[in-house]
Amino acid sequence: MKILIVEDNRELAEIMTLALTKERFIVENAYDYLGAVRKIAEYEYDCILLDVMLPDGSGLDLLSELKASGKSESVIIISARDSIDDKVAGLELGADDYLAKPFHLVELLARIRSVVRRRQGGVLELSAGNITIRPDSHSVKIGGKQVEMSRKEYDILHYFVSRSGHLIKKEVLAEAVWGDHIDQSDDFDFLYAQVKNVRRKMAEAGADVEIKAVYGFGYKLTPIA
Amino acid sequence: MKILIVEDNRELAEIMTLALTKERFIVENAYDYLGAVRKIAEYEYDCILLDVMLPDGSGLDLLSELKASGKSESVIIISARDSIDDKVAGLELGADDYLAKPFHLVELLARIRSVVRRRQGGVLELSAGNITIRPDSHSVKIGGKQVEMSRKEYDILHYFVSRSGHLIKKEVLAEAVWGDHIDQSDDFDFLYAQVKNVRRKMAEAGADVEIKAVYGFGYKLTPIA
DNA sequence: CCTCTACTATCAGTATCTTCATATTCCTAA
DNA sequence: TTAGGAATATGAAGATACTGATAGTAGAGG
Repeated sequence: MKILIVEDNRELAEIMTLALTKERFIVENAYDYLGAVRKIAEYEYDCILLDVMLPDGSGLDLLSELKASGKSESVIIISARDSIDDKVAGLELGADDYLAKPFHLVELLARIRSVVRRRQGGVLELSAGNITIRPDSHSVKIGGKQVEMSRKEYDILHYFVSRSGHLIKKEVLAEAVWGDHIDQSDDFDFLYAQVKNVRRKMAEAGADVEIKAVYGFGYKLTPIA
Repeated sequence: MKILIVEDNRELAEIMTLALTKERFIVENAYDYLGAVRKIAEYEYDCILLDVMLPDGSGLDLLSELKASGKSESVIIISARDSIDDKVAGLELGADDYLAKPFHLVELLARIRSVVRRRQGGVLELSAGNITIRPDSHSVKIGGKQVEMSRKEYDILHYFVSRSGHLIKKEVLAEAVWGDHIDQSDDFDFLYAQVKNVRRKMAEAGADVEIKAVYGFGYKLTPIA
């Protein structure tokens, strides 16, 4: 779950980052309008926390730009004052929720979870190439045919498909699938073994995408050459 | 019921540990400031017995750190001298009770029981995701709908929800739910069977959190991907 | 005391996961 | 271009976890 925090107050941004990281979200930061635009163009996020007042522009402008460009990211507007205007404007522009400063971290977490859940609920299935995943039933279809996957295999494939085409670091994948209890031993045998199984099943079922290794970083799901 | 004893006097710590263990509490020990910080960061306790004088720092500092970080553990301050200063400082920092050395074990037990009772009484309901538990009526709601749970199922779910997101070792869960019944046979079939039932009921009721297995350790309650 | 019922424990069979040893691939420096 | 080391891949084996069926147990009610 990847989240972009657009907030110029560094201290607050750091606190939020810490809290969200602890909850196992993947967090990135932007500190101004321009930085946010760059980040959004380059990566894909599940949720964007957007401060209204930025040093070089308004978060609301960024929001309307975002929505105009057809991006599907969920957005939670954060405003310094409990301004009805900001709230109304934000929600009209397509924001998913609104939060007034100061707020409790617990409240923030709850909003994010709610937004993300709503968003996922809307999506019946994920796909990449001829692979289709239904998160609700934990089922996988490749080329129209049902493929049985173990728990870990499913988690891994789900992660890849939901980030199809993006570079995925080993550490991040491990964290997402196994959780934060993995120690810092640089031994990823457990990951290799599972990735191998996923690849085998994908190949057997005739998938038209593959998990490519990126030496020194991790993996990437790409169409077969 | 898990208790952390922070006490550098090994002999005293051992006596307390014995007494509390006999009373069926789960007891862990830390012998200095640093060790306590580590323990507290890693695990969650229902009650912490905190000596003021530690070889590498003051228990009062540890207390304020604890409270500042929003931890919910109950704390009973233990001081070598019957110092009014320590008592006042401790209680002001948010300690739940104060006990001067030397003390009777009976007294210690009474204080712990009182603190724990107060603590449980204060919380009307626990929740994680769309699961809500009322400890007073032993009732469980998932997504707003009442779900019937047997005693063991309830105990397990309660334990998970009260420690949502934390890694829960099989041994600890077993100890918490079954008490002294578990022998040292490394057979956890009885636990698996119950966890299976809880999972089934959670899935049937449409919970948005799940009990994930952590190979070689135990479980973890996490939001569904 | 008996019966019924819901709960709990146990067992055996199966699936899954990690680990280890070993192989292969990839990158870099010379 | 090639040697050598690092990173990744593989197969097999043992450990761990899950499942469904079955049997035992306690409690309620007659």
